[in-house]
Amino acid sequence: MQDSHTSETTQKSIEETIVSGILSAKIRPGTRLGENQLAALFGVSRTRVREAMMRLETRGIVHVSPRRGWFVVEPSAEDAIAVYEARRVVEAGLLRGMRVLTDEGSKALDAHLADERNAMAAGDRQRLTYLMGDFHIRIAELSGNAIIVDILRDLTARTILISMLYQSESHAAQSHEGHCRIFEAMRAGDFVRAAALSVEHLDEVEMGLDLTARPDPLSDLRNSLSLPPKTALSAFQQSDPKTTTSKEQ
Amino acid sequence: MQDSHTSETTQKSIEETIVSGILSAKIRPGTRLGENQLAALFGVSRTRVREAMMRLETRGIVHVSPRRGWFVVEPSAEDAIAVYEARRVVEAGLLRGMRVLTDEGSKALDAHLADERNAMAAGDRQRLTYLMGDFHIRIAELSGNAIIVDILRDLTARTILISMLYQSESHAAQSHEGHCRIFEAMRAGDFVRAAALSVEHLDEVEMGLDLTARPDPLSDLRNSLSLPPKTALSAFQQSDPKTTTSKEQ
DNA sequence: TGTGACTATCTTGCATACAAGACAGAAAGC
DNA sequence: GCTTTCTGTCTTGTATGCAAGATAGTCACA
Repeated sequence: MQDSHTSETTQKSIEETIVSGILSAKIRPGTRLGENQLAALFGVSRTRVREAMMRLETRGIVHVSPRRGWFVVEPSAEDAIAVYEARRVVEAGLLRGMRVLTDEGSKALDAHLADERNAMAAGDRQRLTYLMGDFHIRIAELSGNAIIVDILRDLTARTILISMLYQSESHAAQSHEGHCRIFEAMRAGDFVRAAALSVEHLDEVEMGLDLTARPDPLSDLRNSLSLPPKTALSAFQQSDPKTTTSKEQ
Repeated sequence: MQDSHTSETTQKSIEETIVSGILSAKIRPGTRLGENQLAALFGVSRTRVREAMMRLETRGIVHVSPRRGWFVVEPSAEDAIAVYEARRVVEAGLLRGMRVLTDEGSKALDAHLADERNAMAAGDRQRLTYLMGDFHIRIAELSGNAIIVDILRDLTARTILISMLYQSESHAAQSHEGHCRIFEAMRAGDFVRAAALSVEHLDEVEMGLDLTARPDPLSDLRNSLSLPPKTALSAFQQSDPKTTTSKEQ
């Protein structure tokens, strides 16, 4: 029962662990999140697990199938379009409203882009996935507005799930260049252009998806059949570089 | 006291009841939301109430003071600034990205503005508050993007809480005119101008606040002292047919 | 009179028990 | 052989019980 060798994990950590697992593409869409298994993993009772699941559900990251279980969302094609649209709205609105790029901000983005290059060179796909999403969160952080950061973080998590479902090949290099162009415009103080570039960038990524590829082939059926939950959970319990495929965006 | 003739209320309704109570200014910031009281009101156990509270917490509408209770948030001056900024970002981004205003959209907004005028004429302040916030949600609904609608609904709820804290007098007429101008620009197909007007409008409203007025004078103390929870709860227990209908589509 | 400590009560935090439903696999009937 | 039904197991849904902390009121005492 309570062989909780694991944690001491405090309150938020179930939620945060799952989100960051998604952000780094260690947890795939459709992954089953059993209450009992999570409870055992984190050394708490189901109550706390359920609380975390409910929070994640309101953040659009998890959904529940009644009496069947909790699953990481598998966004439909329509969902995917809506998520990208929401990101365009928020990110363009953010950049366009930006007035200055501070020195620290510039340094932070510069360092981030260097990280992207390093991860590309090293072929570290999980880290690359994480960084490609994180770039946009970093920009939000420049605004100092925690509300926008939260919104974009959740949208980014969904974006990554989408790319795992619909993106066949990685376009990391292309994305990186998009990021560089946005940064250039920001550094030049041309935030209107940065906003336009951001929209373009998101369009590019969205266009790189094959939204017809997967009309969601009876996912309910898949969920109940294919998943060995042990595997799914261990995927983010300890990171396994090989088995988890990563897509950028 | 425990006249739980109320409910049959299904799952979501605790959450929705509270949110719509805020949207129509029937629940004030700082209102205590006792788990036991809500459980009695809705005829369920504390478990379900807690779930609703957790969800509302992640939506930024409620917060918990450990072992003291749940309270409707009382946004600080900094929070207020952040909320308005987030709204400018989202709403401007939304309008600027909009391409067409459909006939139904035009009709819906037109009808809404008529509602605003009627409420002003009737002096129905609660309904007016609701409508003033709902205008922006209606615009989001035009986009057909549920994600953006949800984001703006929660931001609007917080906006209303902010106005209850920091806005001494109503500027309904001014707001209404702002809405009309935005609608005009939209109808003319000039969404860039609509976006600019929207930013202006939000600036105006924000400027109408007295953010120094209330440096949050020991809210913890206030919470525990002043509230007769009975009153606060009954404020949204009895539903007022006119003001609560307010459909979601 | 004023101040400090103590206790009674009320609150949430968390775990657990049990109910209800869904699913998988075996058994039975055709 | 194929289909149908039944049953055992596993899952979440919900309520409840108890612990821990916070608050308010009271009482003792200087």
